[in-house]
Amino acid sequence: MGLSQFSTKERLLSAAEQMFAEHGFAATSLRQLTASADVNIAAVNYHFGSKENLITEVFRRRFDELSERRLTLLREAIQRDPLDLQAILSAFIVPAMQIGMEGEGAAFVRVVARAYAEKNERLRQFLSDNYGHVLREFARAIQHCLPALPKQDLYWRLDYIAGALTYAMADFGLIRRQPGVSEQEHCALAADNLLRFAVAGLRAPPAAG
Amino acid sequence: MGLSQFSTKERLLSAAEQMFAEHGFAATSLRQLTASADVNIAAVNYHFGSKENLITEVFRRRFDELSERRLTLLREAIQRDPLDLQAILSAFIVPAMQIGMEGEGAAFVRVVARAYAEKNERLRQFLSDNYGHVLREFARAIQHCLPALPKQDLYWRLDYIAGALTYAMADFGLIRRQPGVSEQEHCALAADNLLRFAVAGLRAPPAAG
DNA sequence: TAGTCTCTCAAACGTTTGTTTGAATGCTAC
DNA sequence: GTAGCATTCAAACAAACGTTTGAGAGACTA
Repeated sequence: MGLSQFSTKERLLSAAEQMFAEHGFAATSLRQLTASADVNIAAVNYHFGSKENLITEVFRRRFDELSERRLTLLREAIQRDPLDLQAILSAFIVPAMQIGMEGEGAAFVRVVARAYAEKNERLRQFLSDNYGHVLREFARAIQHCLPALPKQDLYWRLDYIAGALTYAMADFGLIRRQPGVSEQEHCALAADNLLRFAVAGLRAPPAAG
Repeated sequence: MGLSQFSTKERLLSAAEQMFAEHGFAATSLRQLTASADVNIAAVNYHFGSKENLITEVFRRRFDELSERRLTLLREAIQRDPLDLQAILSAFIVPAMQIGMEGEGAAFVRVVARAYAEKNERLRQFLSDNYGHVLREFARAIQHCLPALPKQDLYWRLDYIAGALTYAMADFGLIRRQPGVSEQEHCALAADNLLRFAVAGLRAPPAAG
C-alpha cells in the first residue's frame, strides 16, 4: 500500500502525464516515471502491457471528456445560430483552455503538443481513429459559415488555428502570465484573444486564384 | 574515403537534420545516424564532441542564413513604408517558407518544430542567445504599425503566428499538397494564405480591457 | 625514410533502456 | 484455514545507448 489514496494505475497515469509533458515520450524512462509515481517498475507492464500503451491511455483519459464537451457546445451553438462563427470556434477553443486551467490538466495540453511534434505513427492512428470525427464535424460547421471560402483555404486556416491553440496552451512561446493576473484570468484572456484572432483570420478574403 | 563527394562533417549534419526531423532528437540514436550517413560511429564525437553539440550545429548551419534574409527583407520593407504590415510579416514568413522549399531545407523546418516541442533548455538558450535579436526587431516594427494594440496582446498574437507558421511548414497538420500542384506552387500558396490570415488576425480589434 | 598531423576504423567501455521473471504479499470467498 | 486471485516486489534479462580507446591509414613536410 503506497502513501497515496489513489490506485497504482491512476498514479502511473498522472505521473506519466506530468513527465511526458516535461521531457517528452522518448526522454522519459520508465524508471524515472515509476519512481515519481512511487510504484514498482514492473507495474507499467503489468497494468498497461507496454510503455506505448501507457502513452495512449494518457490520451484517452482526457480526450474522451474533451471531445464530448466540444461537441456538446458545438451543437448548442449551431442550434442557437448556425452562422455564429465565433460561437462555433469558441466551442472548440474554450474546452481545451478549460482543461489547461484545471490544475491536473495543465500538463496534458503540453503532452498534446508533444504528440503533434513527435509524429508517432501509432499514436497518430489512435487519435485519428478515436477522435477524428470531432474535427470533421467542426470543419463542416465552419464551412457552412464561410461558403465563399474555398475548401483548401479553410483547411489551411483550421491548421493555423490548431497550431496557434496548441502553442498558446502548451506555453511554448514567449507568453508568460503577468505577476498581477490569476491563472484563471490569464487563461480567459488568452482564450478571448485567440478567439478574436482566429475569427478575424478565418474571415480574411480568400487568395485570388 | 566514402562514396559521397561531401566531407564526413557535412554528411553527418545532413543525415542528422533528416533523422532529427523524422524521429526527434532523443529517438534518433547515433548508430542509426552514422549508419545513414555512411560514417563510423566515432565520427560524431570526433567532429562535434557530443550529440548535443551536433544538434546545435544543425541549427546554426541554417539559422545564420535565415536570420540574415529575414532582417534584410525587414529593413527593406521598413525603408519602403514603415507602416506596411503585410510587407513586414512577409519578411518574416517568406524566408522561412523558402528554406522549407529548397529540397535539403525541407527537413530543417520540421527540426525547428521539434525543438519548440522538446523544450530542450540548452538548445533554447543557444537559440535565444544567437537569434533572439531578430524576433525583437520584428516585434518593434510591428508594434510601430499597430500602436493601439496593447503590448501584451501583440506578444500573444505573434506567438499565434509563430505557432501557425511552424505547424504549417512542418506539415504536422492535415494540410497536404494536392496532386496537381507543384511543391513550389504549394508553398507559395501556403505562404500567401498564412500571410493573409496573420495580417487579418493582427488587425483584429483588441479585447476590451 | 622518418616524423607528424588529420582522420577513420573496429572494438569495447560502463550505463541505461524496456521488459520479464518468480517469489512474496494481501485480499476475498468458501 | 486454505484455496484462489490480483497485485507488488527485488532481481535479472538482453538489447541499445552515448562515449572512449588505441591502432592504423593516408597525406603532407623535412
